[in-house]
Amino acid sequence: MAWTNEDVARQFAEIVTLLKLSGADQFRVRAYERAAGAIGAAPTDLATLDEAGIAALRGIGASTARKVSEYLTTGKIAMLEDLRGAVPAGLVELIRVPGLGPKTARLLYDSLGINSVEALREAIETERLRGLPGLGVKTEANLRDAIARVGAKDTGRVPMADAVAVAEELCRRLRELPVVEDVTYAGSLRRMRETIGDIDILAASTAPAHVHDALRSSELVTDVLAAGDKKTSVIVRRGIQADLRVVAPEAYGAALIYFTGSKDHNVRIRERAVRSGLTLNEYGLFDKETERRLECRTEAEVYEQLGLPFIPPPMREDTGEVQAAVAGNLPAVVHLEDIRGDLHGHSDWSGDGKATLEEMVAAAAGLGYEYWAVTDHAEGLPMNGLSRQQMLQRRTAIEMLQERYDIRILEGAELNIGPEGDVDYDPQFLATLDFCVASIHTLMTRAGAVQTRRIITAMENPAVHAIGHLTGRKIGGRPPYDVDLDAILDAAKRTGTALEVNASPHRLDISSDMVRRAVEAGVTLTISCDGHSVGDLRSMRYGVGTAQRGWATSQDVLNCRPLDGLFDFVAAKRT
DNA sequence: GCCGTTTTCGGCCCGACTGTTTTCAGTCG
Repeated sequence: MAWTNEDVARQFAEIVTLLKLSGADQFRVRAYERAAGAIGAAPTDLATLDEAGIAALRGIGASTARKVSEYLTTGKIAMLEDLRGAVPAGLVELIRVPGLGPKTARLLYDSLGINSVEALREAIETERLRGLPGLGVKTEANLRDAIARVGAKDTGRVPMADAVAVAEELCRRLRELPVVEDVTYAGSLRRMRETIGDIDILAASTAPAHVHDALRSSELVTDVLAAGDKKTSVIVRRGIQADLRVVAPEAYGAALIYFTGSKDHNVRIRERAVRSGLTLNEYGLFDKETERRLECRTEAEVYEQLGLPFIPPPMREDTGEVQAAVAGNLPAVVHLEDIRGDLHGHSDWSGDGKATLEEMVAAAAGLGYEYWAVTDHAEGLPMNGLSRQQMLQRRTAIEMLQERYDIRILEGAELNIGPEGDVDYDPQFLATLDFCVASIHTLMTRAGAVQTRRIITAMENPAVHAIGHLTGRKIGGRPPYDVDLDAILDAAKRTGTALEVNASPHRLDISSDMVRRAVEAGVTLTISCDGHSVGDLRSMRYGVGTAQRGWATSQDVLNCRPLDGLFDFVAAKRT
């Protein structure tokens, strides 16, 4: 299970923290940092590899492989145990304070014995920090504020869904400035990570001071953290941090790459630039010898100068995309334009739908889709579900609507996966439906093994074409059930059942990591909005982004196929 | 500690901002 890799990665992340606090060589720290990242992103369970296999992973050498092996066999890493003994425990807590790094933490501990945030607060109150080298009145005040922010618990990551609205509002306001030629959000939001640490906004302008002023004086801003000529950092509503960079229009492409990240992806392509005698920064691509700027105004042109194809932002995580691009193997991932329909949506026929069937159909048609499946809740769901009788009434409604719309309305249902993996209605009635999603809506706290068994049983039902929101998670809310993904993927393949990538930004279920494993296993995916309102249908881009992060191509996605291809898939399931 | 179509040793991405400093260290992304 990937759980192994996450567990091992956590051990190495702790080594990184403790090494920093020990004042270790920065390149050695960086090597461990990379190793931790490589372990976390490894596509195969480390427990199934031998030491040589582990060392073959990029960023992991003999020394790290030995430690991984040591951990997997003994449950401990001697080096980590030694580090824990050597580094005072409180220092780890101290460097969680923003602006307080390992050097300062060490200084505080060595000179004043400060070993916790509480001890630091006391030292500030009693003015004991004064007189320490490099720590003045301002630092003292900044630390006091930073501690208050840690206490306010606003330092965590926020769900993408919450950040997008704020980011779009900030962009909209900046776009209104006449001096702004271009503006967009970048960072992890553009890469469509499921949670966001801060909002990064990039603007192109020949009058940067004006743009920075506009942000700093916006009424959305509650606090200004940094105010320079080139960069502004502020706190906006909900305690989210936003960073603004303003560059000249001709630097926009290079700056967009820089500001989109990820950091590791940037390091990777900058290394590649260096090897070609170039240097890449946020102002452009330069010849190292002549310091001449190469002409490239767009991201694609920068990649081209580096001998690489354009790499879609969601793929930029340094999980092998640069190597694949170099080798010419970068998968042509699915794009929003490839989506021909949506296979999971609700109308007000089921209790929780917020729009009429016609409103939903009209909206789907407006998006240019060839088909849209109305998958209202089935009878087993108390309050919301449709009885068989209501389903028949809805069938008549669909037939009448179909006469007035070109988009093909697929008659479907979101079936409930029962305690034993059973689903609603009877087989004869189910056989009359075009497309069915099956999902867990009850008994959500059952153990992973139970959920896995329920889901696999549901997959074996010929009427079930896709499994909806597989792990039941709500980002920032409900945790996922701990399903056995390998067993699920095997069953999906065996039974010809698709796995849904639920595009709701609150769900993104399955996750991009799971998408990547599903793609490697050759399992068919759907990307669906699970829309309960007209507005929900615009969430498709988040599902596509998640699929891109998992390297899925349009070949992997059922709703990229034309209608007859979709019916072929359904027919194959019935036999 | 990792890695190599210039290297198996000697490098390792690049820059902004802040605060405490007469030229830079620490932190962050």
